[in-house]
Amino acid sequence: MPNVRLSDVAQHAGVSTKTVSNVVHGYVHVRESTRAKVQRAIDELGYRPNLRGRNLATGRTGMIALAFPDLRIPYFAELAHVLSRAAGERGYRLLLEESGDAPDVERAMLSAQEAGVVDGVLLQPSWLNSTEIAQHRRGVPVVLLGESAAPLTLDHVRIDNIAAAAQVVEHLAALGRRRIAFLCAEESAPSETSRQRLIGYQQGLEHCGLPVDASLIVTGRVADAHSAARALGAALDDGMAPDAVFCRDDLVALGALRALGERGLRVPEDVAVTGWDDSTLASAVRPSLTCVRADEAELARRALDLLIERIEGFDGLGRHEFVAHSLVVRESAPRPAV
Amino acid sequence: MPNVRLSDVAQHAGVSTKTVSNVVHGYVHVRESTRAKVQRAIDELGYRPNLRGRNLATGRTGMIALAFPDLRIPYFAELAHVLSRAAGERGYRLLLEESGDAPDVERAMLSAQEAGVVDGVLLQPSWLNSTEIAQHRRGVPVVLLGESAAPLTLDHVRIDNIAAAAQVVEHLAALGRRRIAFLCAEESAPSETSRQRLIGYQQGLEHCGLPVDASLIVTGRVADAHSAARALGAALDDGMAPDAVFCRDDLVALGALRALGERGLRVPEDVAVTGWDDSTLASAVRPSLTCVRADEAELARRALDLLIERIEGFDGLGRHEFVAHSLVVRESAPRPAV
DNA sequence: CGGCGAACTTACAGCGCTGTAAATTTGGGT
DNA sequence: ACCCAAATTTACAGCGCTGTAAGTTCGCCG
Repeated sequence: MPNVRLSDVAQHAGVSTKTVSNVVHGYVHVRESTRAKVQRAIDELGYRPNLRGRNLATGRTGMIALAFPDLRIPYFAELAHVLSRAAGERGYRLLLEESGDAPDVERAMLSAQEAGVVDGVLLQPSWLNSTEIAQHRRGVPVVLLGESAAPLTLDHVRIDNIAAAAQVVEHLAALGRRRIAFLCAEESAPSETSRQRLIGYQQGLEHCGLPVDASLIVTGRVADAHSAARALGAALDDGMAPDAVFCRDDLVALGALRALGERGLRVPEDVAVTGWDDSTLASAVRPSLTCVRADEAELARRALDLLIERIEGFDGLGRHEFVAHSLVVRESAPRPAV
Repeated sequence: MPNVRLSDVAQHAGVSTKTVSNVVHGYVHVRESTRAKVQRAIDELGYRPNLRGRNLATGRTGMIALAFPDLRIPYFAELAHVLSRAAGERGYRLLLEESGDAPDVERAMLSAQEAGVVDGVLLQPSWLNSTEIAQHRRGVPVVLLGESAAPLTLDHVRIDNIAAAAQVVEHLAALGRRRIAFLCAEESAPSETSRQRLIGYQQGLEHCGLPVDASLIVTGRVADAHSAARALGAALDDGMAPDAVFCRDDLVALGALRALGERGLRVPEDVAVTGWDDSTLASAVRPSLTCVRADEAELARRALDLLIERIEGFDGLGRHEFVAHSLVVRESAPRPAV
């Protein structure tokens, strides 16, 4: 069945294609009788607008790309979920793009590559640094997410990692913990995420009058429970004796639980543990994880609003916004007894 | 920077637009000198093909939609990840669509709605039944994934749930377990997934000569660790005393671990537990989960191959394929001592 | 040296829709 | 009846690219 086109409807209804287009779009200046006639033709023929044609004519696709490291990391899956819904409410669809192990993907998102496919890009950079991002500027509208330092020229939405990390440390200190380990900082070239959480970690310690002890910083690969477990395990076997472990994210915290459990250390009695992200597993594992939670709904809202403003022509300097976060207290680092 | 068009390149190089198009596509019959000349023009002008135009002209978008229930369920995130890579290798991009709580999304995917946006649809139905799916047939090319019974007319790729479930039971029986509980079957209108795993569960029991005891079937909401924990907890408190729990998926298994742990039951000493999907958490959690693992890479490969054949014109009856699966043995239900 | 098929190139007509600007109709006055 | 602005409707020119069919050019045989 040859697809029904606008012109078919026009012919069937005895009007011009433009009038049909006007009806489809609910344009005001169409006589009621005409509208009805056209509508009937549309229904009879089962017409559906072809988005490709529309896109070509308008220069818009109604799609927004979301580029992030890896769908398999629970936080990103949840972020994608929330953004996808929010985008839908605004009449856009989300095209997911995993940058995975290739910086090229991020570069491609920023270049004009994507022009013609998406109207804008939400980018959570994991490879590119601020300078590189700033340079690739001449492409589609972009809003940055996450912790990496953003160039002044681009919009950026994130939570205050430093404050949140400090808050975590203060919570642990309030529990009476004095030897708070940090798991894991990348060995070399720590990501901006780790860097900021480390800064907050240190601020928190100082604020609570606790000593900053470099031997409590465990290095290792990130976002992988197994390597985190190995890293912490090695440190423990090496004699490190923390009474709390600040984990850079939930997956790492999962690894920490394992490493601690295997050595007979109880959580939270012997060692408190905190995660970060509040992914599904944070509340499901045992003990459930105390962790930092970003207000993802608001993050999605702000990021999309900024991006859509750009898509619609705004061309000012970058806006840099913080979004609320909270500390979700659970079993792995409970509320201090009063 | 007014976007560079094919015609600009053509003019710059002093050839026709079609020749430029031919060069871009690596068409064979282009003289080497011409090709070089055009290539130089492309580079100098920084030309990038506009996909919209191309799509309109060819009637292809190079996009495939993947519709599934929820990105936040680890299995689907991983499936999306694998399919996304596989699609990329075949020159397609994946557009994710969560059907979430609305059957309408699934219906929309099958209708012509999507025509013009994607070339084909991979659908993991969770709401529509076979009949309904069969009726909506006249849309984009479709390949079905997952357990729901598929109409004869559509392609379908899945693992053999019944065999896999039986295998799980046999493994548990080999461990000497005799009272194997099933967690969770939906209260009313069990999903096809639960139904098949239940059938396999029963087959496995019968095959091992174990009695089928309906009181060992725990009902509850699915794919949610908390409700699974509650459901199993209630059953345990009610006097059910299983020595193994067959969980319909990893998240449910996580809930089972919690419910058992809270009641002082050790896994696997007192009660063995199995999951299903082998999501990241299966190996990260403690004890790590023995579970069924689909060969996702092959699943992705087959599903895409079938879909692309359809996109390229194949119009035969539905092909129904099984993909390999395996039992990953871990701590929660270890290999039997020999 | 004419003739020929193969190797290259190109003109042109859309793909399906929308923006612009111009044409037509309508509804009130006068 | 006649004129004018407002309300409707339409013709037309693309958006950027590709398929088709129709040239051109080239190398080589007889």
